[in-house]
Amino acid sequence: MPDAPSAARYPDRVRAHSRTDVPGHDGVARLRRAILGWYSGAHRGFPWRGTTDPWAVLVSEVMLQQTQASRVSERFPPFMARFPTPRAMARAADRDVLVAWSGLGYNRRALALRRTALAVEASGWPSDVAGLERLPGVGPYTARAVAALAFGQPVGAVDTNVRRWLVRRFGLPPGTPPRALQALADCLAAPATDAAQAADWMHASMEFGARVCRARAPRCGACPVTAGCPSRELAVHVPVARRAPFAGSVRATRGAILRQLARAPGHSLTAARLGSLVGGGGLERAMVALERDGLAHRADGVVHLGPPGPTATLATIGP
DNA sequence: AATACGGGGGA
DNA sequence: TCCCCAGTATT
Repeated sequence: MPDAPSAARYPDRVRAHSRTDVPGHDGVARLRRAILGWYSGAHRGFPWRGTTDPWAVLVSEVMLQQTQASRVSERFPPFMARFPTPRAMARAADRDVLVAWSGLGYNRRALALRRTALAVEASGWPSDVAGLERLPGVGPYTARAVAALAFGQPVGAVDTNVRRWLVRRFGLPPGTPPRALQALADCLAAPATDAAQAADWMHASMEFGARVCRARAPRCGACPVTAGCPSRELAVHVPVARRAPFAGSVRATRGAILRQLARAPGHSLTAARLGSLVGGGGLERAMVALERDGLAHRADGVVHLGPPGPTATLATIGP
């Protein structure tokens, strides 16, 4: 059974965790107006803004997973030119997608994106959050981003920016469960009057966290909702997940291998050549991991980008 | 609940 | 150096 609209669950769920009053109907309306007003005059222009094409929205959101918007803005347009539709990507090979993705990091995202392209070609777009979340590489955040930005549904998406400003503005403790944050975000999104405003609010909500309620030095002086904020001028720290050191890691070696393969003629290199280009230890371990993920494979002493054999195509995925 | 998964930007 | 970044899948 799909989730019921969570606005009804919002007050109790959030109030149970909040040090301050959670807004009622009027408070929500004021907050929305203030942030939407700020956004209309202050937002950055990104190449994925203003489209309601679900494919373009999905590609941008997958690229934006754990990747700064400023970086994605350079890579999104050429990538969309290369794969303008789910069909274009479905007809391509995994290897081609990996080449176009090279340098963006988290390369498994590229393979998941192509699997989603195949699913959409075969069955069309899911119409709701639950269906979107079943697509490969689409989790709670991305499903709601597509639902709001492409389909105009008034749902909230809790990314790192939104999470930070919700925690600060409502004085929530660090242990606030994701369910409560989602309920709060949905409540704030719910009053949208039309599809365009649902999309606007999602962009505004994230942009506000990224530009005003920033992680390091929040700009409380420029904040449109500073009145009543329990975190005003406190630069409340909202921790993000810790990550292992990157230098010298298997991840670093994996990345170096894929970068070399993407750049190489024919997107393949002899194992010996690859060893000299990448160097360092842990190459075998990284290769095993890459093969497991279908990001590279070996045959007759040659390393190739992408999975072995004929990859799934439109023709092989069945009726 | 912990890990694995890239790579770059900014202080 | 350290922290952060429009998260997701797997164990």
